[in-house]
Amino acid sequence: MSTNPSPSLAPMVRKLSLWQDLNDAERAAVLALPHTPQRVRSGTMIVREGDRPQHSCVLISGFAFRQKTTGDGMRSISAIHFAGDIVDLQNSLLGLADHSVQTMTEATIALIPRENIIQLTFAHPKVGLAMWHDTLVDGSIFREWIANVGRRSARTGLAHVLCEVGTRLEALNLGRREEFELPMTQEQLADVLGLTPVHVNRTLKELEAEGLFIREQRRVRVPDWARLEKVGDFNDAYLHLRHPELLLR
Amino acid sequence: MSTNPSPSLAPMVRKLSLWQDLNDAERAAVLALPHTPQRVRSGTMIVREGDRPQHSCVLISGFAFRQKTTGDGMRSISAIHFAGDIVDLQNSLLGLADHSVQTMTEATIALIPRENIIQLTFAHPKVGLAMWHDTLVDGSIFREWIANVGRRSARTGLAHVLCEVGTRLEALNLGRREEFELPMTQEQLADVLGLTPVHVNRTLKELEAEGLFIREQRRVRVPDWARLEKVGDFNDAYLHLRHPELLLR
DNA sequence: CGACGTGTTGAAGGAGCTCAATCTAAGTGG
DNA sequence: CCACTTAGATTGAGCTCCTTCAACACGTCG
Repeated sequence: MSTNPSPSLAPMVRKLSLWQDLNDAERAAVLALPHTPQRVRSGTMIVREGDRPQHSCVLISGFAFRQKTTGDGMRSISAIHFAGDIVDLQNSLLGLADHSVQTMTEATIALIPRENIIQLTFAHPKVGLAMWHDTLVDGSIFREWIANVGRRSARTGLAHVLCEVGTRLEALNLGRREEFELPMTQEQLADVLGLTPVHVNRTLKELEAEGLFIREQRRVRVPDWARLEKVGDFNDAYLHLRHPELLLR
Repeated sequence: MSTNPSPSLAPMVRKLSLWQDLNDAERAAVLALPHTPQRVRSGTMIVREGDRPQHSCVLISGFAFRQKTTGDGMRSISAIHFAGDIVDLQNSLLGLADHSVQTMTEATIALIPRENIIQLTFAHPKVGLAMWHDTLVDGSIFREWIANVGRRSARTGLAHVLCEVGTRLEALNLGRREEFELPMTQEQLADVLGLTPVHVNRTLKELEAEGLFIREQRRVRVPDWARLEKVGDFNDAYLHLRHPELLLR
């Protein structure tokens, strides 16, 4: 119970440590969670709306997103996830998946039986608190997105999404906000913002023409972060990355 | 520690019991939380974006909502809450309020020091799990709202909100979905849906003209629930009110 | 009574949509 | 190595929800 042969859950420990200081025993307990790592191709549905998932899923590498489908077949993307993110704690704990999770690149995922997650929260309440905190931050991002979709123009909304992705990737050590990977199609971006791909395309070009960001394949460069932040009405407080006071200790 | 003189937190117990079967000790522990009940008038800001709240807030009676303000002064409402709802577990646990909470009627609230909430999760992990579950359901509703705002027409979105409010009020025993109280102004509804009050007004009248619902003061009557559900593209699964398998036991 | 918050209505304008075509890059099979 | 395919990006033209602006109506409350 002290060491673990496969360190694949290390990204999960890293993510949880953002929210709580974990001691050795707690870290070991997370690493000791039974899990089956798996390589999946781009576009794989990890969980489907309506499923009763018995596992939670940690994204070890790659990109994924959560989506819902409306009655008339439109898609809404409600979250974007990066390596280290604990996707789908929500679906597995709630019992019934109210949304799907899909990879948008080749990815490595680890499935953890939900029973073990629940047991872990009893054995190590502080780990439970960290996971709770993680889902609370997810919730905060959802609220920001409601405002982004409902109350911002296409131009501001797009700039905002770029800012959020850059900031979150930097926080996870997966890039710098001035230059990061963003392997999303314009259609996916449209489903994040509640727009059409056509309008996303035009708006993106407009932002690019103004020098607010530069596209290079599937990478984004931001020459003047402060300016993009301003155009995107972006304030990173809702990401809760700075926590002057941890919940405990 | 066994009984509590003021049973004001009973609504909180009722709400948590939706998510987990609590035993006597656990119920007692919730009721024993130190709290200061308070009567507040309509429009009171319980928490303000940017605050560092030291308390969580349980809504004992009345209606409230959560809101964010964008850079150019527009408002986005991200949640509506009823008697029994535990509002603001999010802000107090995250440390920094990323949104405001405001009453929309006269209301009774109970403030609970966040220290005691955290201690409770250590003393009674199952209560912690129930609170976690509660915030996860909040998150599920946020996701649905992202879809509602981003991918549904004004007409469908409004009908959807009416369905959600009716269903949740009935689940909390605060009315029947065929007839319930909804003390929201059209301006507030507009901020829920990312629309203008003017357009909400026109759309509401359209729905009413089609007999999809009837307004009586601040009450709503739904003559044909199935029809409203259909127009609103409403499926209550995301509210997670039926839980065939509880997390434990 | 006057003031204010809320609801209602009309007319004109615009942000973003629809439809439809074309272009580009990255496979894929032969 | 090239023809063929396909997913995604790009562009144009016309249209439509929804917005903006501006009145006006109604009820409540000091």
